[in-house]
Amino acid sequence: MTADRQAGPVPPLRHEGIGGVVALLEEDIMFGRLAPGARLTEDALMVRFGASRHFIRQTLVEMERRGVVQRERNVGATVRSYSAEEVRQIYEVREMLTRQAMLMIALPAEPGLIASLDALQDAYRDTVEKRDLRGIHEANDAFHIALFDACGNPYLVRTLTDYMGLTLPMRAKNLADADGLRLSVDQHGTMIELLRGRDRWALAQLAVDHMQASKADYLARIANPESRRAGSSLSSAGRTASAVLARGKPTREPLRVADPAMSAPETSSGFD
Amino acid sequence: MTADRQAGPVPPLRHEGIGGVVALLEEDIMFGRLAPGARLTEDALMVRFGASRHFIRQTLVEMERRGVVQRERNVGATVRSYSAEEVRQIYEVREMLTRQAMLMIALPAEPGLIASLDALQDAYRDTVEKRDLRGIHEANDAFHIALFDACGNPYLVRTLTDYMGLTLPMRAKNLADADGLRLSVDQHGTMIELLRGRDRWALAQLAVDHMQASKADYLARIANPESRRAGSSLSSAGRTASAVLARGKPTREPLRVADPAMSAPETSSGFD
DNA sequence: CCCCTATGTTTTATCGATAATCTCGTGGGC
DNA sequence: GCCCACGAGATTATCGATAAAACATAGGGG
Repeated sequence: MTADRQAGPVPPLRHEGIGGVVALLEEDIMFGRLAPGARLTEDALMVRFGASRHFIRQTLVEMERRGVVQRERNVGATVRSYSAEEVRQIYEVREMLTRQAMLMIALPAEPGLIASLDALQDAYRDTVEKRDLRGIHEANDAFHIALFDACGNPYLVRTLTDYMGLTLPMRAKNLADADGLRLSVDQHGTMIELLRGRDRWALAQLAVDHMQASKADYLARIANPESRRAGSSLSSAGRTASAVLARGKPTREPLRVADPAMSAPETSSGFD
Repeated sequence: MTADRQAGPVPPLRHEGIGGVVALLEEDIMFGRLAPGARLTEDALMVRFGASRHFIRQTLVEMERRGVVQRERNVGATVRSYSAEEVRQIYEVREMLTRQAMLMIALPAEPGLIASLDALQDAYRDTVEKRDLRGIHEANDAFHIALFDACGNPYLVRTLTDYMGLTLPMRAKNLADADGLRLSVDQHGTMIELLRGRDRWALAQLAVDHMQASKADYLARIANPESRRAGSSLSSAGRTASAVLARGKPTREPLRVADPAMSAPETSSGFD
C-alpha cells in the first residue's frame, strides 16, 4: 500500500485504500460514466487504480455487498441494473424505513440537531451553487444521514443508509438538474422548519415525497431507454443504450471509462 | 478447494466452501459453544476446518457483514456481543420490519402459500419432537422466511433475514426450552389460521409478539450475567461469564471450542 | 449449410510465503 | 518502587504466482 499509485484519473484523489476505490467507482456509476451492465474486470481496475488484485477484489466484494455491483462466480463483476419492478420494491422499503425513522424523532427537535442540520444545509447550498457534482451528492447524503440519525436508532440508520446506497444509481442523473436541486434545497429547508414544530406526520410525509422525483425519473428513463444521455460518448463504447440496460449475460468487453472531466448532463427534474 | 478436508469435528459436515464454515460457526455461537467475546483467530480456524487462510478470512468478512462477528484491523475477530440497548434497538427495527411485511400480505392468503407453510410447520414440529437443535433452528427460520416471502417484496425479505441473523445469538438458548418450543409451534399454527382470515393487524401483531420471548430472555440473561450456562465448561476457558460478556478490548486467548456433542442447556422460556 | 466439439484466450479463484502491525513481557533508568 | 522503552512472540495484512473455470473461436463431421 505504500506502493506508488501513479497519477489517478481524478485530480484530487483523496481517500486511500479500499474505501477510496469504492467511492471512486461509485461516483463513476452515479455520474453515468459506468453504465449499468458494464463489466468490471479485475485486471482493468488494477491498472486503473494501480492497486493489487487483492485490493480490487475486496473492493468488488464490498460493492457487491452494497448492491451496486453484481458478481457471478468465475465470470466477474458488472455494474448492476435494476428493473422497474425492483426499483419499486427498493423504494417501497426505503420509503417505509424513512417514514418510520422520521416518525421516531421527538418532535420539537432539540436545538443542537437543528443547528447542525442548518450547517449541513448551508454546505449543501454551497455545493449546489458551485455545481460541484461530487460535493452535491456528499452534502445531500450527509444532510439526510444526520436527519435520520435523530431517530435515535443506529441500526435503523444503517439499514436506511444501505438503501440509500442501493438507490445510488437511480439518483445519478438528478445531480445536475437545476430545478430539481432547487426543489431539493427547499424541501430540506422545510424539513428543518417542521423539526421546530410538532407535526410528525407532515415531516414523515415530506421526507417520503422528497425521494419521489428521482424514483419517477429513473422509472421513466428505463421505460424508454433511448433517453438522451449527455456525456455518453465514451461510456460503454459502441453499445446502444438499450443494450447497456439489457440485463442478459454481459458480453465480454474491455472496461472503458469516460473522460474524467465529464460535461454535466442536463436532464429532467427530480432529486433526493 | 479440492484439497483434503480431514475429518471435521461435526459428523455430517454437509455444506462445503465458505458458506459451510459460516454456518458451522454460527451454530457454535448460537448454541453457546462460542461465547460472546471469544476470539476467532485465523490460524485456529484454519486448523479446525482444514481450510486455507484465504477461506477463513473470507468467512470472517462475511460473518462481520452479518453482524455476528466483530473485526478490528490488525487485531482480529471476536464473537460480537450486544448490550441491552443495542438489543432493544435491533429488535425495534426487526419488529417494525416484521409488522410491515405481515401487513403487506394480501389476506385471504392463497392456498398455495398456506399449503407450503403447513408443510414447513409439519417439518418444524418433527424437528422439535426429535430435539434436533440444528434442525429446529433451520426449520423455524424456513417457516418465517416463507411467511415473510408472501409479502411480495424480496428486498424487504432480505433485510428482514439480515435482522434475523443479527438476532441469532439472542435466540440461542431458546432452542432447547420445551415450553418455549410448544408456544412457538402453537403460534405458527395460529399464524396459518390467521392467513385464512382477513385480520391483517392480528397477524402482524402475532408475528411481533412471537419474538418477544427471546428478546426478553436475552435481556434478562445479560442483566445478570452469572446465569447458569449448561455446557460452559470449555468455552472461553477460565473466564467468568461477566468477563466473557464484557465488551472491552479482548484479551488474547487461544480459540477454544466446546465439545461438539453438547448437552442441551435447559433454560427459561421464550422462543422465536 | 448447420451443429457439435476441440482448443486457445481471457478472467477469476486459490494458495503459500513474506511483510507489517499489534500485544505483552522484560529490563534498565529515575 | 514505578515508569518508560525495547524486544520477542503472535496475528493479521498484503503480495505474486499458479490453478481452475468459463467464454469465444475455429475446425470437422453430419
